[in-house]
Amino acid sequence: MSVKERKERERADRERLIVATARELAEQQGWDAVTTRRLAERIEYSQPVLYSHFRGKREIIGAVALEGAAEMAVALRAATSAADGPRARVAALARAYLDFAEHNPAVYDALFQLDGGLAYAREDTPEQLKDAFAALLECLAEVAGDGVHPGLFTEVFWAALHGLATLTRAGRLLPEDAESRVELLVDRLAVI
Amino acid sequence: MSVKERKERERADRERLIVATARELAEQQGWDAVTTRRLAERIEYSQPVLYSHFRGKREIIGAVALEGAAEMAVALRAATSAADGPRARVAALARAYLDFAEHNPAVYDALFQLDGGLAYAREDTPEQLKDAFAALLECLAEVAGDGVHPGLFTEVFWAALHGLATLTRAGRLLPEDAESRVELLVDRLAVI
DNA sequence: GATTCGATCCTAGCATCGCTAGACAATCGA
DNA sequence: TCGATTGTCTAGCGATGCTAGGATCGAATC
Repeated sequence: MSVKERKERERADRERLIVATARELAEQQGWDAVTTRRLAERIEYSQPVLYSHFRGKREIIGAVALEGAAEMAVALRAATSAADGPRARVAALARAYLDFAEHNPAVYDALFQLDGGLAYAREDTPEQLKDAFAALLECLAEVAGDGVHPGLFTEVFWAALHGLATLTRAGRLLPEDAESRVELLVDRLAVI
Repeated sequence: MSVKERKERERADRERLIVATARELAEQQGWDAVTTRRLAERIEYSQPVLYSHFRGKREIIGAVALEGAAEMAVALRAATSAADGPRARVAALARAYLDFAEHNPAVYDALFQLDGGLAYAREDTPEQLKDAFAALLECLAEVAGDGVHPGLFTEVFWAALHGLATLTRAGRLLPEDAESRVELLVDRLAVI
């Protein structure tokens, strides 16, 4: 039995290696550079091995997205728990979100820009994604304002952050005023 | 001389045909389906003809984006001019923006998601793009609030709309609550 | 210890992609 | 009428995601 277990363990290791390598390559040179050939070469296996773990490139992107969602949730909770008062918490949340997007562009793309074949806003949505949204919700619920559904408020706030993140990174917004935009957004949207 | 003029006219016609066909194909089957081969076949010319008009596929996307920006500006101004009062104008603007994104997804992608090789937020930004932003600015300046730079306010409002548009279309937000989100966004961000 | 057999992995290849070189034909000016 | 220029097409390059089929290796059996 232990032989089988060892093989399964090695297989799981290799799968983690694939995801980590794909992420690394994407962060270094962008997702366009993550080709199945290059990825296979980096993990020192042939191409078809990738397809014994994942259905295709899309599923690999999805795996990176799930990993990233878990990390984002951790980062958001760490930022909010370190701040005092609703206003400071929301501001910290917004900055943490935008920081994550800025410092992990490939992961952010896998999560929200590319097609990773994941289900969103549904019952069968992966736990990692639900939890990342929950991390936003926990903080934002207390500033949603009377009579406003916390989930709806979180969606709007999140959309605004997502817009800022993507437009900035795509060069549509200049990064200089990023902090001013966050201030304005928090001041207006959050009800203290 | 008239022969030369006729040829130039025909060439310009063909260029418009390329852009229109690319847009049509993208709206029908998505940008992935817009390959140089398929596009060439639809305009009934060979592939290399495309490259005598555009540097590559990227520039074709850019041309569709510029066309779309001009249309969006028209749509936004039409919506705002038909509304009475600041609150109604901003709400109409937001709805018009999201409607445009919903009904012209391929054009919206060309504008804000794909790489069309265009310069944004710079001096050499094409007029169409500047004008589309101006259409937003014209309406939003009157609700930016005291001491808030209208340009900055417009960027934040725009980012929120962009976030709603992309997240909804990518299935990250359910379309049912779209109207509620717009109401919330306008109520909070706009200072009446 | 030899042999069978199944799992595992790789070589080679398919269709398609964006893009381009070079051949060919049509048109123009002399 | 004849070279030159312009315009267009055929054919092909390197790269992509993905897969079929054969080779190889290790575990279990005799």
